[in-house]
Amino acid sequence: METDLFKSWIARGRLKATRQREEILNVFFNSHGHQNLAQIYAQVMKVDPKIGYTTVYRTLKLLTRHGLALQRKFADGETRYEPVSDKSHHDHLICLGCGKIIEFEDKDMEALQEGIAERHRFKISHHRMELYGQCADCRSKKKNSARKG
Amino acid sequence: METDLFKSWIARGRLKATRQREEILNVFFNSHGHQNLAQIYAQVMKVDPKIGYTTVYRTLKLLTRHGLALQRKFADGETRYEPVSDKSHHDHLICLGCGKIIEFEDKDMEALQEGIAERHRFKISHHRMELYGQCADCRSKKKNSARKG
DNA sequence: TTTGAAATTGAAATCCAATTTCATTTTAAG
DNA sequence: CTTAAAATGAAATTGGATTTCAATTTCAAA
Ligand SMILES: [Mn+2]
Ligand SMILES: [Mn+2]
Ligand SMILES: [Zn+2]
Ligand SMILES: [Zn+2]
Repeated sequence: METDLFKSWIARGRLKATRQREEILNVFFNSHGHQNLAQIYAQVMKVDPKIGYTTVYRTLKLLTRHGLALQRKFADGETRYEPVSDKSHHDHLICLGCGKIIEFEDKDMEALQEGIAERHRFKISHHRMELYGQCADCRSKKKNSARKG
Repeated sequence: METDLFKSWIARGRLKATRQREEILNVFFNSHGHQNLAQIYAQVMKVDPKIGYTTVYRTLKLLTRHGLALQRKFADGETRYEPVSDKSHHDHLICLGCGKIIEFEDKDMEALQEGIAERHRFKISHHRMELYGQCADCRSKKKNSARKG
């Protein structure tokens, strides 16, 4: 369990320690990430069916405000959350075939972005970068069905 | 007026030529771009107050389907539309201070994206790339107020 | 330990942009 | 012209996000 994380979050946020918050945090930090609220809520329900959707909603919002969660909105329009761990910033490859989300980081990319911004005398605070297409699995599946068909 | 564009759109889409569609298209292609539906509707109203919001909505959706408009969703969550002209693909710098949207294109960036995708055996169909921060104007304003305060 | 103000919870209500419905009007093919 | 299909627009609906509010819980102070 993420006991330390929970305690430090509660302390730093001057929040009250509740069973609900601890359970939601545990579920969230043990999930795969990139889940929407309904999915997180469903997982929370398994642990404790009495916790309300509203509380999950508010807790994720709090976690986001305090930097422990990131809200992501990819092109499908769904609002997803991912836990923020010690691993650094990353961007995403998103498969339009199977929905798989692959994370990557690329220093050259970030440097290039800074260069572009400078040319426009623009100071970047953050960015969004997503690559949409077909993953390796979906590409080979498509190739096979084309061969058969 | 974009008479030719209108005619070819109607023809290619096997649509019916209506006053509403022509007026909406004209307003849209003479706008600055990156406008939401309410803003486009407001402009259409000035030309012809009888046109319904629903028709503007449906027309923009049609234009999007036919490749004459692009729907953009930046981080503020608003749905915006921009006319697709002959100019090629571009990405955006978005000022968090004043909302200004600057367009840019960068061949190196696109090449780098291809490289990243290849490394993951991923085939890109399109991407989204937005840089958020402060534009030149907002930066100098901030500097001035800091000097005074 | 008891107390009580403030914070939290959760069901229900509200919000609001996106989308659909449907009666009426318009288009364009024949 | 005639007429079926398409388009329009006001109104209704949808669905996720957010707020409300009465009841419950936390926790610091007594
Ligand atoms: Mn991620
Ligand atoms: Mn643009
Ligand atoms: Zn895939
Ligand atoms: Zn600015």
